[in-house]
Amino acid sequence: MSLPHPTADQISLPIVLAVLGDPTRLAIVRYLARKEGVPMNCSKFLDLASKTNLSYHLAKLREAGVTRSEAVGTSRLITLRRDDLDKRFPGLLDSVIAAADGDKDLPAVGTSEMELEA
Amino acid sequence: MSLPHPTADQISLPIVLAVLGDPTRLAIVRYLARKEGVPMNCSKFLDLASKTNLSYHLAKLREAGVTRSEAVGTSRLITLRRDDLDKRFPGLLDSVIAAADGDKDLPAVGTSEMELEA
DNA sequence: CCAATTGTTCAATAACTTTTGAACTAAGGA
DNA sequence: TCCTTAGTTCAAAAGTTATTGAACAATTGG
Repeated sequence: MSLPHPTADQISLPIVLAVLGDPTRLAIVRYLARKEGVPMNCSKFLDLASKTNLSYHLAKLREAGVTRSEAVGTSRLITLRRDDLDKRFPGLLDSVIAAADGDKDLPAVGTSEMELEA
Repeated sequence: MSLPHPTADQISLPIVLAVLGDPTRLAIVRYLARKEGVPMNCSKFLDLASKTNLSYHLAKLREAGVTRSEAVGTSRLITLRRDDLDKRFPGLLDSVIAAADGDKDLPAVGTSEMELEA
């Protein structure tokens, strides 16, 4: 790790909901869920927002306890904190992601790319 | 009815999440879920916020499609749109409410009153 | 009709959130 | 060492949301 993360029991429901209530951040979370196990670096999300703005949104996700970011060299490896979220708020993440997948108007990462296999 | 409500398919996930990501509104929704079937009027929520502020939050909930408000006399009968929410976002409302019920730091309506039976 | 009750609207303000660009740091490769 | 890559930080600007009080409207009971 390296950057400040809340512990599992510090994760707050209203903060998580508010953080997921932003289309850019929801797109990031959906992508992380779709590629679960494959740690991402920020460049994956550059089609959603500018580099600076991504830094802001990724910090929000991290501070809310939704993602974990660890510094590796000059990159950040970003993962979903699914274990902690599922323990704390059972079923929430799955229902949010399922709902987002059903909404074709939401922004999404890499919908045009040929990356059906990670 | 009387006030503007979105139709079920106009309900937007990020807007619902953002609206539920406010502790006052989350408390309202929890109370409506707990008293499901019993239409509420605004006065029930006066321990959460001022009358004016409640009017604001209840309008947000209504505009997001989370609640339905109908004018009856000088009151508003407020109900949860559980049917529409469950159809649109299966499991979401239940997991949010369950998560909120598990968090003792969240504001809540009528926790001190003897109203175990409606 | 009058007064009380219920809730809304409006304008102001306060408080946040999002977005931006420029400057920066830190690591890794040539 | 110098350059590039990856991402952060900062301050400013823009936009949005929350909170307040005063004034308003509509319904109901006396």
